[in-house]
Formats: sequence, C-alpha cells, structure tokens
Amino acid sequence: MVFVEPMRNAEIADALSELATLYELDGAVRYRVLAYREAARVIRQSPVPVAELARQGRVTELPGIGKTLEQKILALLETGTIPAAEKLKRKFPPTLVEVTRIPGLGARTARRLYDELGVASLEDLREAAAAGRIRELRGMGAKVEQNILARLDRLAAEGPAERRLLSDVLPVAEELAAALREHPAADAVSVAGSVRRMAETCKDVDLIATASDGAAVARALAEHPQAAAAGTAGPNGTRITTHTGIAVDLRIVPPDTYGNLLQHFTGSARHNVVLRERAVAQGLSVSEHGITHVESGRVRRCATEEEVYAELGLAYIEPELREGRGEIEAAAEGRLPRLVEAGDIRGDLHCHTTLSDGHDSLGEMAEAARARGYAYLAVTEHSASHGFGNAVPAGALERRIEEVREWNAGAPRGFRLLAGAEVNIGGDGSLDYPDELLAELDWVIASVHTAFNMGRERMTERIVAAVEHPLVDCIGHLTGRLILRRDPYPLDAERVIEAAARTGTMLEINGNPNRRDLSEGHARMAAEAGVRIVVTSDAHRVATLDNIRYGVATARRAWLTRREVANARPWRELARLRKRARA
DNA sequence: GCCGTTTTCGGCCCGACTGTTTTCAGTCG
Repeated sequence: MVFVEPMRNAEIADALSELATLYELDGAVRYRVLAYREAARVIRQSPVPVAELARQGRVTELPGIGKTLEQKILALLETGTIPAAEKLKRKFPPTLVEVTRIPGLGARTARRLYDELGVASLEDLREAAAAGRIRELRGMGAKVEQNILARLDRLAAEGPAERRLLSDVLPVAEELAAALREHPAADAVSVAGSVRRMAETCKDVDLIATASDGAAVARALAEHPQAAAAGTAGPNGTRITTHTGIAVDLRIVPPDTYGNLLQHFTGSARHNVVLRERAVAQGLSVSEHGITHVESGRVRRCATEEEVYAELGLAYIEPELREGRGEIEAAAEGRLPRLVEAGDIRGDLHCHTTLSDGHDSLGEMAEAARARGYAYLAVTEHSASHGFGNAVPAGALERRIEEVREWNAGAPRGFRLLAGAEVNIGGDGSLDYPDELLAELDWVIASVHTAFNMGRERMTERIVAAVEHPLVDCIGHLTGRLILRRDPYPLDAERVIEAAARTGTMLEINGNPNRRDLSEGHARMAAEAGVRIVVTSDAHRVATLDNIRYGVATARRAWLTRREVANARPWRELARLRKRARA
C-alpha cells in the first residue's frame, strides 16, 4: 500500500531556499532574496506542518510569509514545482545553484563566472580555475583560483560541512573552556554560539575570553592536546580544529566589552537581527563593540550581558530563548517565563536496566539516581514486543515489581524506586501487557518502536488510542525522530496534543541527545495546550542519566517553567496528576 | 517580498575579513 504524504516542511523550505538563490542569480533586489531565505527558515523550524496550514489558507499567519509567498507555496503543494523557479531554471543551468554553495562564492560571483566564462557547474568551475581563466576577470586574481580549487578539493574529500549533535560538541567545548580558565593569563572564559544556546545541532564552537595576556591564552588553545591544527595565535584569539574535526573559534576582548561580545557571539543570528532592529527604532546601534547612541555618538560598553539587555530596556534573556521566537518582545513587556532548571528535576521517569536493553543493574541505577539527589527513579523496561533487547514478558515484569518493592523496603529515606514500564504501542494502538498488570505499576510510558511506515492518519489514530488508554500515564518520544539520522514518522502532533490535554495524559521530552523528542516546538505547543510535560533521560546505563541535561535544555528552549514540568514535583504530587489518580 | 510605538510606502542589523583595489564589493557569521 502506498501512502501519499503531504510535503514536509524541510522540502518546502528547500524549494524556497533554491528559489532565493535563483532570484539572486537573476539579480533580484537583495531584500527579496532575504525574504525568501527568511521564509524558508521560518518554515523549516515550524512545529506544525506548513502544507496543512497552507491548505487551510492560514500560512500567512507565519511571520515573514505574505500573499506572494503563499501563492508560491500553494503552487508547490499542488504541482510539485513553483512556476517562477521553473522559469529561472530555463534561464540558468540548474547546476549553477551548486556553484553558489562553494564557501566564498556567492550568487553574484557565480553569475559573473557564468556570463563571462560559461561556468555552469562545479566541473566547469574546477576547469576554469585550473586553467587560470578566472584571474582574467576584473577584480579576480590567482589567489581566488587557489581558494576555489582548495575548497573544491575539500568538498570532494569531506562532503558539505555537516552539523553535529550537541552531545558530540558540548563536552569538547566545556573541556576547552575549562582548560583556558585554568590559564594564569585568562580572566573570564565563556562558551558562546549554538552550544551555549543548547541547540540540537552545532556547526562549530565559539569561545569568548578576556585575558591579561591574550596571545598566551590563544597559544594555550593552539597547544591543547585536543587541537589537531591551529591557525596563528594572536592577542585577539585563534582558531583550531580538534582531532574529531570540530572547528573552535576563540575571541579575546578587553573586559569592558566582554558582555557585548558574548551577547553578539551567542546569537542566534535571528535574535541579533530582531534585537538590533528594535534598537534602531530607539536611536541605538548595537554591535559586538558596544551600544552606540546614534545622535550623540556616545558608546556604552558592557562588561556583562545583563548590562547589554538592560541598556536596551530589556529583561535578561536566557541563551536558550535567543532564537527570535518572540523573546525580545516578551523581555520588553516583562513577560519572559522563569525557565525550569536542572536543579528543579526531582526524579527521572524513564530508564532501562539489564532486564531489557540497559547495561547496569536495578541496584546500580537506583544508587546512581539517589547519588544525583533525586527523590525517585522510575525503572521502565521495554515490554514484550518492541523487537530488540531482551523481551520482558508479563511474568518477568511481575517479578520486577516485587524486586522494586523489596529494594524500597531497605531503601534510604528520601528516595524510592518506582515500578514502571515502557510499553510498546502496537500497530493498532493496543498495548502488550494486560490492564491488570499495568494497574500494578506506578508509572506507564507508552511508545512507538515498530511499524513506522503506516501513514499519517493511521499513525495518529494509533497514538491517540494509546493516549486514551486509562492506564497510560505518558507518551514516550512522540515522533520517533533521530536528529540528523531519521525523520519523524508522519504524524498529526496537534491532534495527539489535543487528545493528551483532553485526557490528562503527559508527554515526555526524551533527553537522549539523538532524540530530544518532544522537540522544542512540540513541547511549547503541548505546554500551551495545558499538557503536563515530563523530562527524562531514557538512560540505558548509569552514565546516561546525565542525558537529563539535554531534556532540560529542550524544555528551556520550549519556554517551559517549573510548573509545567511534572517531574519538577515530589512523587506524591506527581502521582496525583496521573489521569488514573484523577479518574 | 514583508511589514507597521516614524503604518500602506519606504524602509529593511552590523562589522570583519578577503582579495583586490587605491576606495570597495562580495561574502560570512
């Protein structure tokens, strides 16, 4: 059976992004090109299917999308192409778009190379550079040719610059920042950029520092054991590449502009654009060097970020919120949420032991959770039919419940284990334990682990059926996505969220850094709909209990407060929030 | 092409870097 799925946000965004480049090649005014790029960005990060919005005539509700873009999107959804793009593709060879993706080459240069040298593809580009024909053009020299060849070689060897999972980058960033802080000449050192914002993926690491001897600190980074290659280390910083291929930029500034630089390099780009546009309206100009009062020319330098935001009439904005999603308006109006913090989490509600597919025993996981300062830990093995690890048939789960009771009998005060399960949701929405057994458990998560390719409508009905089951307390990793590896399965998340709100079923933010599912967009939608959120580690060993930090990061990026996170409460309170306790 | 505490037209963030050029355009973050 073939399911025709509506076009995904990423596909719509790709089409608009390509059209932006085509317009740019065609010499369109800059702001039209920017409008298409911005629309592509907004669509790519939208938590709801934009195809659906467009069909309902609501796509212009998205910021940056007006009548013209609406028409283009509708044409794309109906015919699979955008007429304007087709027309431009008849004017330029489609491979010319690839030429603009070479770092350092933009659309204007690509257009000139096409017009003046007939370069229409990456192969043409290499030939022209190798033959020394590019230096014949006005404003181009031999250096340009060398750079083009080097970048073509790197593209061939490494492929396009890829983004990495936060969990691959964050430990490196923290280790390097800690090492620099140890240096006697270093004053303050901060991680900035997407790592500081705890984004799902990162391209590189930005470090910001002040120092009594900048060159010495830069040299310390260049000579760090993690550095495989380093640029020249000067008083203003340096750039290295780690052995794992991560690019790290260190920038060193005087203490009096440390806040300006940290704010600038924490971003996001969109946050800074909105911030600066607002500042312009107030007669101010914001840059990494300070805030200039345009009329008087007076420059205010800020040692801290708090001063930067205060100078602009804004409350301090947490890095996780700086994505240009309304945080600046909220900061101006004093209605920023007080974000949930790692220390608010009272217990973890999703983990595995050797009984299913974990690596550590029940006792080891319990001790580790207690040592973290948790008051409770729900042990939630996979059920019988998930298709990997050890199956846990009903009898084994009953023995596990006994084991948990016995452990609790000898447990130290202030900590308890909860008997739970991560029950597989069958293709028809059924669960693979009998209700009598589920009723004996303290905590039941239901998750999809099998049959991902069933179509949006059936998948939605399947999960809504689990949501409506009276003994399901929580739905695990709602969309099944694996960041950078596997798309979410087609699903009407809004309908599931509506059902969860209606039934009092909680939704999990799974802190496994590959998942972070709910995504921040879905988590924000769910919380706004009144759904209780649970932040978990989905730990499969003692060490990965630490993954809770990625779950908390997603919760913070979703604007969640402590009140909206159910496991920021003691178990007694949380237990009463379960729908089974309220029935 | 979008959008409105300077509203339906005229604006649209800011600076560094690069390579080329005697003052700047293009690109990037």
